[in-house]
Amino acid sequence: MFQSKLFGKTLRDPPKDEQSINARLLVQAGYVEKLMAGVYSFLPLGLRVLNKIENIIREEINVIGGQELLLPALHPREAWEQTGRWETVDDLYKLTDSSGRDFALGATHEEIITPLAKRDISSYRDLPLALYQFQTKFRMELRAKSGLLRGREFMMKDLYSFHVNEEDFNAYYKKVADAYKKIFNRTGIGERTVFTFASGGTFSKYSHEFQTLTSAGEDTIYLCEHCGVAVNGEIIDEQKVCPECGRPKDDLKIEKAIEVGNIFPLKTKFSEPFKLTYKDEKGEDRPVLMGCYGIGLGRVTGTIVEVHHDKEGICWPSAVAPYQVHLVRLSDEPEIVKQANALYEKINKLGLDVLYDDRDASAGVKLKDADLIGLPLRLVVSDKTVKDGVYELKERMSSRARVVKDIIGEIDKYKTFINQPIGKTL
RNA sequence: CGGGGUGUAGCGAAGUGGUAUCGCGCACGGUUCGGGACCGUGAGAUCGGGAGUUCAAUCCUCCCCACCCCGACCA
Repeated sequence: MFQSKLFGKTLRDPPKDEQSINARLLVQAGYVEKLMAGVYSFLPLGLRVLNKIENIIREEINVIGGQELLLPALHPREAWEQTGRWETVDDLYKLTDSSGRDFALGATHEEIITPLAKRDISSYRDLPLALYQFQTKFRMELRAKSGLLRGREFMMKDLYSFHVNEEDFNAYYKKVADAYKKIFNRTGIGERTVFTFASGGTFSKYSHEFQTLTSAGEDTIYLCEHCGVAVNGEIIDEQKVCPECGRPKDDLKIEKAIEVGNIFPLKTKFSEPFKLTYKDEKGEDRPVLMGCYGIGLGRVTGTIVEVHHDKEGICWPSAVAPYQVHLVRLSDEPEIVKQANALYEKINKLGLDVLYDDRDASAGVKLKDADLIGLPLRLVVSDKTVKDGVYELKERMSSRARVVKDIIGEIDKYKTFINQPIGKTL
């Protein structure tokens, strides 16, 4: 991609109406643009990040047998009345059309997926089943905040699973938890993301969250450094000890964290109102057990920025960076342009995504922008490098640039480094 | 929804009871070219919205809206 053509120019200053690190950097670097509080447009760079995250999630959920589909965002009132949630869920956006009919914008999709599942579930032979989608969710947040971390409209992966009994459900629940670990490892926040016990609502003792440790987080969790699991502050009064090892609350470390994913046993909470049942081997009707599992893509994007940045800008982990390589040309001399163009073609041929800064701007501007945008690998082509017959290479995370002769060899090495396995424990 | 703060050009800011200034960015010309270069010329604003006070309001008063932060809320 030629940077001179890229929609989403960098800004000299961060916007004054954003305080959070993630929004300041993502807006300044041209990844997103705020339409209103809690609602952001994703510009080309931002969408590429979102798509990378989406694909990682898709790959890992496919590995555990999830089947992707797409449900509507516009829901009939009747679906939500069926579960009584039309009245009780107060962050539901409700609207009425000109004929007086009521609708809700989907805040979550149990009310849609459960009746849909009835279409094909009638026997124990049809189970287990796992369906998921990537969909925009709408929630009437009274106070949207923290940039991409708490929005009113956001892209979410939501997975729903259907089972004949507890054992089967529990086994799958565990599988999803493992898939989530891989997802967060691959997106670069794994080492700071902890499995957290949270409120299970009316039916289950617990639900579980994946909480990423950072001061930008709005949740308070109690981390057991011995087991590496945590307890959400919302249940610490009932759950006074580490659920894994029994260490008392006072031995747990209080941390701020962002909930990047959650997994939730639904038992028969939705299958009952929608009469989602199956016939067992004896021909008797039994309720289907369900689970739901969510990951907010925008929130993950914001979390990655909160975790991976420095004073100069974003430092994307390779797997989610919008482009792998930032090729920066520091001169408009014909010979330099020729060399830089040739290198751009070569890297593209190697199958790496390159953002090529071909703009007519000063070196300072280009280097500052490269740091701000935060691609993992920066290559500089200048009078200096061409004269010496070398290339300059710098990893965003490292403080020093290196000079190399065999640039293609270096990039090839880098390429194998960023190829991450799917569905394997990392 | 309670409390606090902020709204002036695309972005960041200054300012005044007499219709507005600066930097960046943008356009044109020239000089530059490894960490946000420089000179010249030029375009760009119904000063968040409404009402009121006044000869006159961007400025004073009231109401509203938006955004940020703290809190409450978060199926």
